[in-house]
Amino acid sequence: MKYAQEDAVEKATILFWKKGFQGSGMRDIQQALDMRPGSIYARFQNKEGLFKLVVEQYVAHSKDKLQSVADSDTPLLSLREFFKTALINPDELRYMRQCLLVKSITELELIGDVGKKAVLEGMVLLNNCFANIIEKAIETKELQDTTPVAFAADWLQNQFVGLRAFAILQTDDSAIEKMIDKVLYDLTAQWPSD
Amino acid sequence: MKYAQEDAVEKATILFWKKGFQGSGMRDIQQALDMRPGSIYARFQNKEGLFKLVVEQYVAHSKDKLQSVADSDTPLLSLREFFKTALINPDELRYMRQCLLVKSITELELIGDVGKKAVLEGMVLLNNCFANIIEKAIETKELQDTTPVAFAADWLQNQFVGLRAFAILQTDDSAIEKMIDKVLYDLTAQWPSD
DNA sequence: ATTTTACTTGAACGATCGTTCAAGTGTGTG
DNA sequence: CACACACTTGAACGATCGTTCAAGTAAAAT
Repeated sequence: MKYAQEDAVEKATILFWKKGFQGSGMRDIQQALDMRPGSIYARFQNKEGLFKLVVEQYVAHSKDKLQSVADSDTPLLSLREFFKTALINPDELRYMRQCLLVKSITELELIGDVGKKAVLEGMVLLNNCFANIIEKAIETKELQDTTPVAFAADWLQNQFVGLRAFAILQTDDSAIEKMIDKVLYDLTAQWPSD
Repeated sequence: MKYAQEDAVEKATILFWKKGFQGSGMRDIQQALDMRPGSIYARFQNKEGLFKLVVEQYVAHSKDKLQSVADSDTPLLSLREFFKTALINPDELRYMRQCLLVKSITELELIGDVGKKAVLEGMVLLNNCFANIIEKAIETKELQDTTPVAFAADWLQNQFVGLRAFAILQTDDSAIEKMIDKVLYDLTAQWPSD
């Protein structure tokens, strides 16, 4: 039964990712999960409860991917690959270019407290993952040890947000690659002092 | 009568900015504009027609501000000020930190063709404004003349998107200022060659 | 003075929203 | 064999959605 639950959450993820929280109606959800309303409410409490699980699973998945970047021998090279696979994908998966968390932030006012909390905590958690990558890159000498870790983590997360918004509108994949190169260049460059 | 129309569009802008297209119900709109449904439909055709006007007015306003940055004697210094005023504002105007266009892009699938077109054309138009600023900054020698104008314009627009997402979640204004400094530093830095 | 025009009102439309619930199904436990 | 339990179904709930429309008002055009 647990497998069926994860599978259902995965299907819901695709829907929320494409249409957002508000844009995904219970009838869309019923169709996507092939479940009747009673079953959904018995399992997930309500729409927001399902959304919370979706966000948590999304964050956990993202965390794993960022962690394996940090665990690489050359984290910065892995980071470039991570960016590429996240931002350049076939047309039918284009919706994935947008970050589910960032998309949710734009409609945060319309989501209840439970969902809101999951989204914000997810952002913090992924921020930590970015910080881990930077720390590891300093260890491997890919980054100068003067790099301000916390600030660079915020910055990197930002860059990812900007890149995803760019990639959503972009038809030319090579432009995205160039943009990724610029990010990685600026990451190794100088940082403003306090 | 024209004044009343602009005033109404302005009030609708605040609503759409805060709640998004989908999140703003016709009853919210009726209340915000202090107009009855019949009047709204007589004037604006429908919800999407009003949204289109909102987007167009927003873009025109943004264009003016970016143009005056480009017209400055020191466009890069003006750009920094523009970023600051756009991203750092009192709490009751916090909703403005998000870009209305970017927010709309996240729900583009749910907006009709008319509104979608207005949003996408707005993005292109503002992109041109960013390009103008960069060209002007090259003229004033604030930027190297090797700076790739079109690419840097895309990049700058991206940075703005990322910054706005950052600023929305940020409580510490000085962190935002530091982030702006980093953007302006990277703008003057080296660009990846083709 | 009369018609036209632009705009206004507010009740009401059908559709869709998130949610509830009585009733049923199948599996595991005592 | 009976009972509990987790899960299922689908009709139906009241609320809200975007929109329509007949009727009214005020000012401009004829």
